[in-house]
Amino acid sequence: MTTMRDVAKEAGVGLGTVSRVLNESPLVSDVTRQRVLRVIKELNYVPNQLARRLSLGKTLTVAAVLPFFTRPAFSERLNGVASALARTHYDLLIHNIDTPELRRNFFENLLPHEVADGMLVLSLPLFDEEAEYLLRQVDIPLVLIDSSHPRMEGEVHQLSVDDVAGGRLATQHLLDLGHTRVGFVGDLVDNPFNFKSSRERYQGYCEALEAAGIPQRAAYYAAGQHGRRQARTLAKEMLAVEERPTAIFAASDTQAVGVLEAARSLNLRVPEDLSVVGYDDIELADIMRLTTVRQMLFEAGQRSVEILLKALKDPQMAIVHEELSLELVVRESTAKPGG
Amino acid sequence: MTTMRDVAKEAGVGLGTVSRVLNESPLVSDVTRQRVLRVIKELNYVPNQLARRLSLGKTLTVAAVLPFFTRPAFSERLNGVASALARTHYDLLIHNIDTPELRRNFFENLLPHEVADGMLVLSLPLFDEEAEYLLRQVDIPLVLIDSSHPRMEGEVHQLSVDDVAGGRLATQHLLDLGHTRVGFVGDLVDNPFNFKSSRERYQGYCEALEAAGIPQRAAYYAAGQHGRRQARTLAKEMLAVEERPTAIFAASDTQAVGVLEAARSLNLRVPEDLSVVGYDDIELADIMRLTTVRQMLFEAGQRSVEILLKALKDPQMAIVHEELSLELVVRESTAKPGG
DNA sequence: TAATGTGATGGAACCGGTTCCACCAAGACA
DNA sequence: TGTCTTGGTGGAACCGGTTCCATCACATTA
Repeated sequence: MTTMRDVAKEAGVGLGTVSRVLNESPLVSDVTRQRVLRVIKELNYVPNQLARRLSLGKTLTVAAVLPFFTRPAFSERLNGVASALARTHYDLLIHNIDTPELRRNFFENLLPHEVADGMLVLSLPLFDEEAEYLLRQVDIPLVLIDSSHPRMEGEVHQLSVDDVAGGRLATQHLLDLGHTRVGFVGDLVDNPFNFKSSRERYQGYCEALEAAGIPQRAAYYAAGQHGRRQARTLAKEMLAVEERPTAIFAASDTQAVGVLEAARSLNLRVPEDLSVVGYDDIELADIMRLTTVRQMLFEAGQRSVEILLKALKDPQMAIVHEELSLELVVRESTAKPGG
Repeated sequence: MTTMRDVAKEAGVGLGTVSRVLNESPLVSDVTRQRVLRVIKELNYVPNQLARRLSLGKTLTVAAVLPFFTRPAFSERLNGVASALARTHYDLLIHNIDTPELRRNFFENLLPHEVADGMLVLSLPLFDEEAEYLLRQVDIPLVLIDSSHPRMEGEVHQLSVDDVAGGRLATQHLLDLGHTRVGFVGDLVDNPFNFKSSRERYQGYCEALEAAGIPQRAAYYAAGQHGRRQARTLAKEMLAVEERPTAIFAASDTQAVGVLEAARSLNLRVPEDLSVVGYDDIELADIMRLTTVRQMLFEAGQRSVEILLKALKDPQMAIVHEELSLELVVRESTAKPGG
């Protein structure tokens, strides 16, 4: 492997001069520059990135931390990130967190500045210690996407989602159609990943019911591990009660599909016998003709990179906190009670 | 930032000793080790990865190159890769290639050894120049997954898929059920990404028909850009012909779902009026109760990492070439003609 | 007692870039 | 002619680890 010193010797110049040529410094005479460039070509010299990084103290890499990156809602955000980054000279390093151990390990052992110049935290609602860790230990620009925590308010860049509003939006749609017996299927409130979007969407659901003067019923609430099958089981039970709900709001499209399957297995027609609303608007929602709440997943990923790049250029940059927009997408899984 | 030298000074030992403690060399007395460890904790010292990498001449990173990593079939493989890698101390660097420009750029400008210790190429059938490039320029261990090329035979590690056999498997299933009018919906033969799985699955389809003595019909073949909507359009046309097929084999589950949608829009019942077979067995296939050919996507990702890690440990290792297994999964989208 | 072996240790040299300071020659100016 | 600039240049020092060799204390063996 040829190094800068080889080039310097061969060209009969000093180390600094070669470096200056490579970094396009104006402080090199044209003759010298040409000679150095010729030798570089002759020797097939390519600078060693590792050394460059050590010396500069930069990694030229952006790290993305996120759980379960194969879940469509998460991977779509990641896709936006990758797409925006592809246009730059930054590499993308991925930390997929899908067990509590990996998560702990990540927050205890990683010193991000050695591995990345900037970091994106996606869909990972933070525990208190994690928020503290990020604030205290992480000295590189940071953007949180859908991973808020009270402590981070005004401290780091954020793109946040108002899940309460989303829950209200979905539920209100069902109420507007005339439903009064509305069920909810979501994630466990206590889960090892601290996911709270389901909880907040549920809160929006409660607020909408309350505003409409409709009392909640315990039998209309079901929570389990995230997943289609689990949602199907829960929905089956819920639809077996005496006075079954005529509509169900599921905390994600994946779970909504579970609800659709439950309905099918009970010979309930959708939307005539049961209306179903999901959340996220992943491709599956379109396939299943599911009414849902659309999040701008891909765009959020892109936007987060924009912010990060700006922060990398200008470390003094003012903290950005943007709210991502939501939109109700009405398809064929919802209708008036009875069709 | 505290460095190794700080630790050495504070603990009253030499540089080498600190390094030995960190690397768990047995050549340190217990007393010294304890003292060094205590100082490390006191000073909150964490080794600088960049320096470590430069000094070792390693990047401690594995690069994965793949197209469209949000497509379920691709992301599931990637998931296997990430999961296997999470148990090691290697980082995962992702190069998502979703335009021909990015692809060209990748193969022209990247010098992999500076950015990764090993490289995985997933689902990226190589062009001739690319194969040459990989052979000539890439000096780190390499594993190709579903990305074969004649030139690479016996030269680099490979996990390959026999798409011809898969196509035969799917088609034979339909023939066994008694279908004689079997259509095919797949990708364009000429596509900028050189994807050829669709082409090969089609070849398997042809072979199965031929073996059964059934002539092919031009009206039963349709190809378009990959995607659900495109497949739906193609299938609608195919199902509108005089003597429409009673079964369709689609080159992927995504396309098969497009076929299902086409059937629905034409009021054809599945499987009574039309049998449909997909390919890949992504989650969607289960949701849609689709008969399909299962590839071990996640396992392939994991396996490729295993091979790569072994190759990293032992550069002399013999070239591995494994064939991934296939399996027909029969669900509810196929039946005898007429049900 | 002397020779030999062994485990533990310190630290210089190295990885391959960047940065910064010292220096020089040549032109400007008094 | 002497002094001051200044563009161009060389190379030491540095980034923070790892590696390897020299050294030393102490135990073992002849």
